[in-house]
Amino acid sequence: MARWEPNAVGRLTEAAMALFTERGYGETTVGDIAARAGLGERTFFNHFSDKREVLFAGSEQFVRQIVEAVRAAPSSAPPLDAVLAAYEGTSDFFAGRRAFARKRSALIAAHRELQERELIKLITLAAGITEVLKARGTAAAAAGLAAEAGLAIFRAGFEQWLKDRGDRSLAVHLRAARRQLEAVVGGGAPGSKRSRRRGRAAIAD
Amino acid sequence: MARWEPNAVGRLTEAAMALFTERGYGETTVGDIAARAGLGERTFFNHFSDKREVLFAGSEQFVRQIVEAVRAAPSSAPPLDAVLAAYEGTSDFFAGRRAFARKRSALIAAHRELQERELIKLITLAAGITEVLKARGTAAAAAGLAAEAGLAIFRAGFEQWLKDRGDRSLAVHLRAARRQLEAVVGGGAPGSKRSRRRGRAAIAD
DNA sequence: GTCTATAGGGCGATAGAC
DNA sequence: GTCTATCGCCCTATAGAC
Repeated sequence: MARWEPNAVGRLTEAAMALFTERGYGETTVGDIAARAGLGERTFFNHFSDKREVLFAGSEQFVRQIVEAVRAAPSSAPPLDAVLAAYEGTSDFFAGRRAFARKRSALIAAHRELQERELIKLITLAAGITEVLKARGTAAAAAGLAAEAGLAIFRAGFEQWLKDRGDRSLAVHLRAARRQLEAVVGGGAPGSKRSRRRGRAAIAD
Repeated sequence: MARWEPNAVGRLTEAAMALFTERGYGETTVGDIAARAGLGERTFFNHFSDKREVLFAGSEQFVRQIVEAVRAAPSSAPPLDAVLAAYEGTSDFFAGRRAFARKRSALIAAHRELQERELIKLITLAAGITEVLKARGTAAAAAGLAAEAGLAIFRAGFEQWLKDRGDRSLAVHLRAARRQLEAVVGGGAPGSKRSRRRGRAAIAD
């Protein structure tokens, strides 16, 4: 029998998800999490900078993947296309994880502290994307807006993907969300007659 | 001399801003803030649910104002127009507070914990706007995207307004940001030739 | 790993305002 | 008297320092 069971981070993460689900975030102490993972409280803080981070450490890989994908996009692609292609590239990754993603999202949605952490992770991602877009030659303001528009599309598309009772991919929902954003942003052009609904933007629920 | 000096909340807020600026957020304890305001530490928590909230409690009024303005918008207005008109309605309010807004923004930008709180306030605002838009008859997905697009525009426009060395109003910067978002979102339409830059979207720095 | 300061909640006492 | 702001002392958990 090994002195240390392997995969401390994984065990801590699993323990945290289970406990947060069972009794709630505020009712779970770091000590509880560590104990269920068979570790000491102090060890928890060796792996995670704070209690919230146990649910978000894994997302750093996601962030890197997205940023690199944007950097790798052909320089001819308009900024928003580059961003959305990067998000669509995660579709396969998420395909087999819908149940897990649902659980995690529900957990985050239920706890304000966790929402705060999620939001700052997403904004940090957007900031990273903005930098890459600027490096590709996009003007600063446009880069920032493309990154935030992409984020809005990702959030909307991801949410729809979570809700989807069928098995349409994340990519499909992202494209639908993009069309909806185009309709919303383009719909109120200067002096327009307000195109009520141009084409089928939505996927039926 | 009165037993209680008036305006405890105002004094606590002022003390907190001063101390956060002088020594930083992490180096300031709640006790420090309370002491500078001439109050006990426990009293601080009677007024603010946590340490961060001292910088954000005032923004609740802002949120209400925006949400009500969206609700009051003519039902004929497209959702994004309704949202942006609401934001533009705060232009006068901010006009005389640019110096304060700069200080506060710098403080928030410098401290991750404060950014987290700001982001969740903004997302809560977006959620409120989404609800009002839905009540006005906008489809759920479109309402959410209009609220988030509006938020992206507000963030970009507000940032430009802060940076502006002249005295152009927030409303002007919001309109510019909207044009930039239109260019970014509309620019990559299905099979388009990618209109590089249609018209003057940006304000010169 | 141990030790400690701070966040932040609960409760009750007090001292004003009315 | 009531109502409410303030404060004191209890506590635990977080998170950083050593």
